[in-house]
Amino acid sequence: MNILIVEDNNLIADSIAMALEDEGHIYHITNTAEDGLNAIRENNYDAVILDINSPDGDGFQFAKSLRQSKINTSVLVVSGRASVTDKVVALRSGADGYLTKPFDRQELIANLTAIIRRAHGHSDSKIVTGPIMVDLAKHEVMVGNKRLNLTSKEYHILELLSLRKGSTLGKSHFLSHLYGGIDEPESKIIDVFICKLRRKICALTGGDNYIHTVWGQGYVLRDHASG
Amino acid sequence: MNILIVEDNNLIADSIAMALEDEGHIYHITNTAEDGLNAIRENNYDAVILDINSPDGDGFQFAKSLRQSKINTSVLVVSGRASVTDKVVALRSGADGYLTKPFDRQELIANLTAIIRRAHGHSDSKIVTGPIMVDLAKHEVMVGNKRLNLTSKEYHILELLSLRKGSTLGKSHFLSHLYGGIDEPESKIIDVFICKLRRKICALTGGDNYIHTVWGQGYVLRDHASG
DNA sequence: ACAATGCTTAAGTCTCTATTAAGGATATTA
DNA sequence: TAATATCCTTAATAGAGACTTAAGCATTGT
Repeated sequence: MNILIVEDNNLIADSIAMALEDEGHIYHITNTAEDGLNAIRENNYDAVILDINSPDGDGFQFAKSLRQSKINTSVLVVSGRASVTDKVVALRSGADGYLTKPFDRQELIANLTAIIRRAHGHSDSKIVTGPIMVDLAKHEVMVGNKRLNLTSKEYHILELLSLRKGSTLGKSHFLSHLYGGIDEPESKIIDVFICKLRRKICALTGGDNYIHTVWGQGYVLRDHASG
Repeated sequence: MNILIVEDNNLIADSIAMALEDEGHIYHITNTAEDGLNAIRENNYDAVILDINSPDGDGFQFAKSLRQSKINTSVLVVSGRASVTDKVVALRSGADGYLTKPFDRQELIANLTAIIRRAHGHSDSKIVTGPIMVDLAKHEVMVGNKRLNLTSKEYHILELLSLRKGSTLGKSHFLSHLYGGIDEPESKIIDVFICKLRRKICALTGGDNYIHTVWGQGYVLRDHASG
């Protein structure tokens, strides 16, 4: 996943960044809400982690601006202020989650995972497609009753496909969510990962393939296998 | 769809063009409003994306000129000026949509799809014709409860038929919307695609054909099947 | 019947995708 | 640190699918 961190305190930003990195996410950091808004318009983020103590004023305005622009990127607000009203104001202005400092890594990751999941219309952290079950919380994939051993990149591609199952995702979509424009490899890399994913999945399904190719467009994950 | 981009800044024009390309649209670019007007008179565009900061004067005049010429091509105005009055002026002079820079891809595509849809009198992104449902947002077609597997060109032809269901569309109409005059193949290609479309649809309807031939004129999509 | 238009099939060309292998980068282990 | 294993990336080639053209037959209109 590709995450934007809006945080004026570099120490906190770095600690958040490390937690994200451990999860295999990629991220950008901006120090101000304004830079953050610009970054969002230029990149393809799955979520924004926003510290509402940011210096250049009203962090609450951030989510509002996003929604007014019809941008649906999820926003997780982190704040030192624990009051109920702050929380309500944040959520009313369009935030998807609210976390009070101090928080620990697991708490952050759990909240982040949850809002990304909800943003895609999944109420459960397990997404089932045919015999394939992707557990977003555990980063684990089961096929039937067997566990699928995937590398980080393989998992993330399957995760993206699962979150938007039924929609065709172009290679550039995978690239932006996997690499976020930094040292982005050639788009052919996606073919290679899809190939490896299919092979591993087919080994457990007995040959049924659930990752369909849409010629010239990209790939889709569907509930039924291709013939 | 065939889109005209009127934009003096080539960098912005290219980024818009790339977004359109990803959606399977074709496009032309002109650097001035004047060239744009000429292009519109010569070609068959589904929509115009117009930057009102164009150099040769008043971009607002553009939409007015179009309307005065009784040309109904949809116009999406993009502008750096966010003021409410600018927006009102643009819409009053005949624009169909207004977008403030900077904007992101999703925003642009969503607005563009919406104005094209509205221009054809459809309020929702699904057009139903008999058992055929074309989902403009997902680029997906269902026949009954099964999804139809179409190639890019096949889909676009069915989309054009759906958008103007009940009207007869000539082969040259399809050609101009599919190819926009660039490397345009012979018009017989349309016969071939219609043939393939019918076969795929009939396979799911049990033989009912909803794409009717109007001899010497073109094709129509109707709610009832031909006998 | 004749001419014009449409339908269908088949074949060639082109573009995109699948697969494999090899080298480089990174992490792990001793 | 060196050795080892794992993963990522690139490149090359084979393969599949889509687009286009052309040809022959069928249909429609005069």
